[in-house]
Amino acid sequence: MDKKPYYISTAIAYTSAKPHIGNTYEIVLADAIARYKRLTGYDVYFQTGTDEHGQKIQEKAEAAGITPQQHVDNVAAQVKDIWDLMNTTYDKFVRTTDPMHEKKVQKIFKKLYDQGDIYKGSYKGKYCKPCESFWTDSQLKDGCCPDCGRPVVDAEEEAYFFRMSKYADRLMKHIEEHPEFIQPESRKNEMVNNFLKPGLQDLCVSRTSFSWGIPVDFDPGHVVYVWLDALTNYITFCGYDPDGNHDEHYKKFWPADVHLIGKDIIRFHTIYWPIFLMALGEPLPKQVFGHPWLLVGEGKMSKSLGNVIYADDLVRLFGVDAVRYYVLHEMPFANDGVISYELICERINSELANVLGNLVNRTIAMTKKYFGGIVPAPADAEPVGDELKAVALGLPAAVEKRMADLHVADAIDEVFTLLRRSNKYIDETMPWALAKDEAKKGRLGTVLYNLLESIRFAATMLRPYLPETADKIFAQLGVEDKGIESLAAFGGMTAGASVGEASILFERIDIPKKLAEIEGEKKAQMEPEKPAVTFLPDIPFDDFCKVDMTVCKVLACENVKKSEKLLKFQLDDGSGTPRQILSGIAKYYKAEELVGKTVVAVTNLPPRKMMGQESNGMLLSAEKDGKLNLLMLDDAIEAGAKLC
RNA sequence: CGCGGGGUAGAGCAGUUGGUAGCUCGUCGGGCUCAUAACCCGGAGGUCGUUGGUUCAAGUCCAGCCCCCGCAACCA
Repeated sequence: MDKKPYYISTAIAYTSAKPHIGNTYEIVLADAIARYKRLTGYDVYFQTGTDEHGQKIQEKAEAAGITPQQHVDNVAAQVKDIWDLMNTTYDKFVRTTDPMHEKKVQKIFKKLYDQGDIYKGSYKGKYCKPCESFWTDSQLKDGCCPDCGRPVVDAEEEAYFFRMSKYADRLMKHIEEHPEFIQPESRKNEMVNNFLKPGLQDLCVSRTSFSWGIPVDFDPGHVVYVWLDALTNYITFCGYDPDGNHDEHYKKFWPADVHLIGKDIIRFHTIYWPIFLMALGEPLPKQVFGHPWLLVGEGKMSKSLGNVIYADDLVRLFGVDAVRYYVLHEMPFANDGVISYELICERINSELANVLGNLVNRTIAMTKKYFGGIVPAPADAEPVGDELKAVALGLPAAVEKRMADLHVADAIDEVFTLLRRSNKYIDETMPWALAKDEAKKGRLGTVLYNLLESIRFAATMLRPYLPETADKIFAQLGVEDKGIESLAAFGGMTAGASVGEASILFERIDIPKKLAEIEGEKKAQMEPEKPAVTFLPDIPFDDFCKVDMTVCKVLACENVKKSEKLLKFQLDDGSGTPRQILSGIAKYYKAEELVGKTVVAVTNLPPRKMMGQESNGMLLSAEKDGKLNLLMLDDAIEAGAKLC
């Protein structure tokens, strides 16, 4: 009988830098699901890979003095190493620089153009000549180029656009009729209310400002927008053919069952991607799951804050399965999870070492001690054993129920319920007491048999999450993993067979000691890595003189209604008329504490509206590593004084 | 009043159609000794954000308010 197909994908990783544990979480989650589906009889296709085009990558490569191809080759190799290190069983690792993919994307682009979904238009915006970049009004920093700070000019450029609006109603209908399409559900509302209901804008799907992308083959100078390039990976590598001669593989696996992605890219996967597919006449993926993020302490991981945690470091410190366990079990389904070295240690001790490891260890030890390592035959049963058996026999269904809606953490909990029940069973039956009475040998054998068998159940169901540990447990039990079918009845262990050697599955961690070690390592690593301070290109002195910086006294300052970032200042700039400036520093300062301070404003910028209010200039602040300080001068300096 | 999600024990969460408020970790006490100072049992700890309403009965339903998060907007 043909097995049912199941196609799961992760987002392809953007090759700008080495992935951290947050990125790694996604592949591990996908792997657990993929392994589980295989365990339960599906023919799984699990695709992952790297997204390798785009301006950022071109810039990174230039900064490093290598070609973009060299850069992405390096990073893709790093990504793959980490995926492999995490023991993930992807079927295909794709790269968007693959010539096959590039060719198909070009054809897709042409096809969409030919059928009128993509049209050539012009892109109006602000252009920065030295940077050769287009910016929208909202991207500008005080009316100037956000990259170099130089003035921009109005300009118009040819670009290709995709008619999103044409498909908006169909997409809306699809989302309404398929409530499971966007998960978790709260994300669905965000997409519908923020994008679909207000009306979709046509999407610009080509770029001319950089070259590291897939060229539009019928219009040199244009490259395909990275998202059109990246999203189509799900079909191009699966065997989709723009000309219609799809591979058997594609016919079998598309549409995908789940696209597993981070919550930050839900919009692309639940709006643009389905619409591209509609335009191509292909079915939509069955589900897009936007998983939450792993946070370090309160905030996101970021290099500048120095709080990045990498998977390879964790694996070195704790082992693969401990890391897999942590990310799979500690992540809530819809909310962001927290990771720290201390939390990992605590979990390892209280669950992996105490509940799981110790149970296996004590059971094997008793089998050795009381039966010379031979699996005893079950004999005298008692009701207490029936309860244990019931939990074991119910395990596959319990796990399935959780996995059906991707509640992986809860699925793992089900396995641990059996492990806890087993530990309790030992206390209830007191094998060491039975061992003292030769007449109770039969009863003792039953107890140990039930324990060994329960552990076999647990290990079988644990394999998708902790594959290496499952192997170790089976080795200690001295049997082969016969898969989920072998859990239909309680009694799979063969009496008379020998168990393997007992060994510690997870070493208990001396937490303060371990944390001290980690702290020491971190310090050693931090020293040589000085945070890079970058400088803009030199400018002529005349340009500097054009900036009019005036000393001002803060007359009044208040929060702008409904804005979390803006403060509204009334300033004495020496002219006699108060000057109003808005500044996005509300997060860092309270309005009242700034009144009376002496500050510096750039006073010759064009007026600019923010949240409906006019701002006439810009207050100078200094920023580093997420910390911001408003420039405040000696109060002896008079309002109206110029900086020179 | 832009849209949505949420506020339940020290922490993290579950609570189905309204009917005795639960789980994991931590903490305290007890038990046991096969085991990795582990395992098992028990206790303490909650006016379920707040105010009002419906009801014999509200964590659960309704209304107002406060706070947190996400999206959007906006931001040196």
